[in-house]
Amino acid sequence: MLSPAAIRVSNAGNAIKVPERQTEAGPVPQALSDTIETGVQMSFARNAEIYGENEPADYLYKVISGAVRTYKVLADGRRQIGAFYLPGDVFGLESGEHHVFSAEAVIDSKIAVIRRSAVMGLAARDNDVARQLWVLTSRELRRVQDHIMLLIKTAQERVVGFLLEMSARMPSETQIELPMSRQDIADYLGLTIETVSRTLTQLEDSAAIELATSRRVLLRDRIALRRLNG
Amino acid sequence: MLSPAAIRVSNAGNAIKVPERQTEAGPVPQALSDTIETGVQMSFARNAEIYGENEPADYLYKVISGAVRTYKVLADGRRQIGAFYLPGDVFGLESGEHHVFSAEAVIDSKIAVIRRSAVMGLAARDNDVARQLWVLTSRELRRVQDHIMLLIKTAQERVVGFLLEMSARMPSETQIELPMSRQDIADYLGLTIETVSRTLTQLEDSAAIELATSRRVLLRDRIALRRLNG
DNA sequence: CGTGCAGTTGAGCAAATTCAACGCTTGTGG
DNA sequence: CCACAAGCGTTGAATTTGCTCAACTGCACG
Repeated sequence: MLSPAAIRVSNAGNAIKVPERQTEAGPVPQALSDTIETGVQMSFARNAEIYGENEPADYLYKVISGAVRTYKVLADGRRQIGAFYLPGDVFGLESGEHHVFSAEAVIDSKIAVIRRSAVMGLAARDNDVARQLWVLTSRELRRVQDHIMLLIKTAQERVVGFLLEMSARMPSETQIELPMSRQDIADYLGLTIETVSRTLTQLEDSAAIELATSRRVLLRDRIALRRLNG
Repeated sequence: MLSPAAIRVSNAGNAIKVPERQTEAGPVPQALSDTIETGVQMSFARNAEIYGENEPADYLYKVISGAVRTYKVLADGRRQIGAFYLPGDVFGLESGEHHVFSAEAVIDSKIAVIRRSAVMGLAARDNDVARQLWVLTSRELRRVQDHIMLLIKTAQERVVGFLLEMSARMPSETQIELPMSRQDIADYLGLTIETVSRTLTQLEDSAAIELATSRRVLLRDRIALRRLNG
């Protein structure tokens, strides 16, 4: 049973209207990720919807700055966050023609956007692009599998796992700057905000972490954290 | 906290040694899945290991008959089953060079095997194969995402979700022949065998299903099941 | 200086786990 | 052919974990 987190703003009406832009021949960039970056950039305000579940998956996205969450809401309001994407991450890759998850900006964000058809067209001609498309999808698969391994653990292990995961994705060795709320974390971990909060203070009491502010976490004892990670 | 299900046989020593076989030119089959089927077939006894975690991912597999589970065991013995593969399903596709999960035969099974390098070589020359490789990976991604949505639900919803999922993959409309044990189901759903068992009898008591035998389930009231699915 | 949102903390409760016992089926050796 | 052990599944009772409901704090913003 999860948190009925349906009551939250979603500055919709920010529909995507990216000007058509032909991807020219020229020298093929080695990284598809870089190709996306050459696309149009858009700004999204905190909590603005980037795309919705079941919408046609016409674009690929790359976070330039800010943070993005993808999520799905069940009939009764329970929300599951599928992933957080940080600067440099590519998202929006999905199997079929339509998105399975919705995507929102966690905080004000700049996102590079590229037409899927452009990439696909490129992939059809260029084998290397096709391979990278596949590699990106595989990486996503791997990430989701890791997420599953998180979800079967105890509350403490989930929170610790989340902190270690975020830490690995952040520049600083010991400091984590969380762009997301406790509700976001809870919905990512399949817990309630209360349990997340309690677990964090408990970790602080045991000197494993320090909560500089509620959004800034200092990892004080990585050894202990790794031990608590299950 | 999950079941310490580490104590289970694993008829190893069934190392894969597939004879090299050049994939000839000829007309390109439209389905990669069919291509795999043209490969060498191997038999695996119940509980035999097909590949292990961290082994090089040199092959692609397709279930001809039987059933396969992929899984990962945590340090303390908790096991999470990532997926069940039934006849017709392709598995073994992974991002990197090494498997992230282990794979075992749930029951005696026949598996078609093909060298990954052969497929990749084919993909390098043939765009269509590359695309299908990507489609298969995307489909797997989708499946894992659905699995996550299962794992955040209540015990009853998970069990019902599992039954509906299996039902959709089986020939019969109303009857499910389960190849796997309660332990397997529990480890797939992130529950204990006791909870799975109790939930099934509870579903039977409410006339939603009927347990012909412990491995044969009859779906008596799909409407009720869909309602209980969350 | 209030109002509102995010986060924390506490008390009681519900769901699922743990521990334990038992029944049924299957296979095996005497 | 029977007896018995082993594996699988079910059921019961006690316990634990995380959730629900509720109150309260701190902080940002008007």
